[in-house]
Amino acid sequence: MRIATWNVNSITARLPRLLAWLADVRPDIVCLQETKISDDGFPASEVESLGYTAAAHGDGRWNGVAILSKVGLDEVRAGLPGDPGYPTSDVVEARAVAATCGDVRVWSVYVPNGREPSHDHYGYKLAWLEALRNAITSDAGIARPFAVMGDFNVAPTDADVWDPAAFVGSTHVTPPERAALAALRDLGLRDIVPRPLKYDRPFTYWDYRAGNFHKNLGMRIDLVYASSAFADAVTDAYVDREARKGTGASDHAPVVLELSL
DNA sequence: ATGCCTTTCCCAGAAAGA
Repeated sequence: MRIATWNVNSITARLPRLLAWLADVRPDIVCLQETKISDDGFPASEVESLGYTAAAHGDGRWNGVAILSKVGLDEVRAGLPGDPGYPTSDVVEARAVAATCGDVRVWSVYVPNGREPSHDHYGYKLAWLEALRNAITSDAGIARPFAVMGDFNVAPTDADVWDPAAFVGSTHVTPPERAALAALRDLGLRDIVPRPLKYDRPFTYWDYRAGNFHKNLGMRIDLVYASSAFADAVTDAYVDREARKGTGASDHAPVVLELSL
């Protein structure tokens, strides 16, 4: 079983590359983030031509998540119970979708950015992560190996950013954000750290600007948080940096997992 | 990156991203 997660930064802009990547890598399950498309605009027939069924949960212009599966797509849940919403509780964004795909259950999540620690988006980010933790607890009744994966917008440690000094005063590295990840691990979830295909650290995101990808000035913010049964089945995990190369790439690279269940 | 790209809205430039 091959499972991947990828922030595509617009499924419309990325569709040619996404389809070529799916045909090449042939994952059984793919969690997508930042699809940036409404559900009725989702390219379901295009992914179906490669053998995938899709569970899409989108807003339109911003956010948007999806799960593609070749091995079944059941018990789909879109959103989080108790989602805090932004900027007010009645404006709930499309940032989470879960589905049972054959022998596993997966969540595709796009955690709010936070913008700046002083911004109210930062409080929203922490509240959203708390809602995610509660949702995982209530969803664990669907008794299968499971993993929550996607763009967490948090670098778990200082080693997960190219230069900690460059992030002083920024989001993605603050103790409360890292504590929110620790609270997920306290549920028994394990951070599946992939191997890099080049250089020494498994970065998954590089800013488009200033040649950051070329210089490997990246961050590891696309994460896989797996239950013990899921984590025990993982035989390999890597960051597919090839997908970040060239023109027309997302600013995130996919994380690909191999499982033996 | 105090925005050195990219994407969306839709045709001009603002908003958002991390």
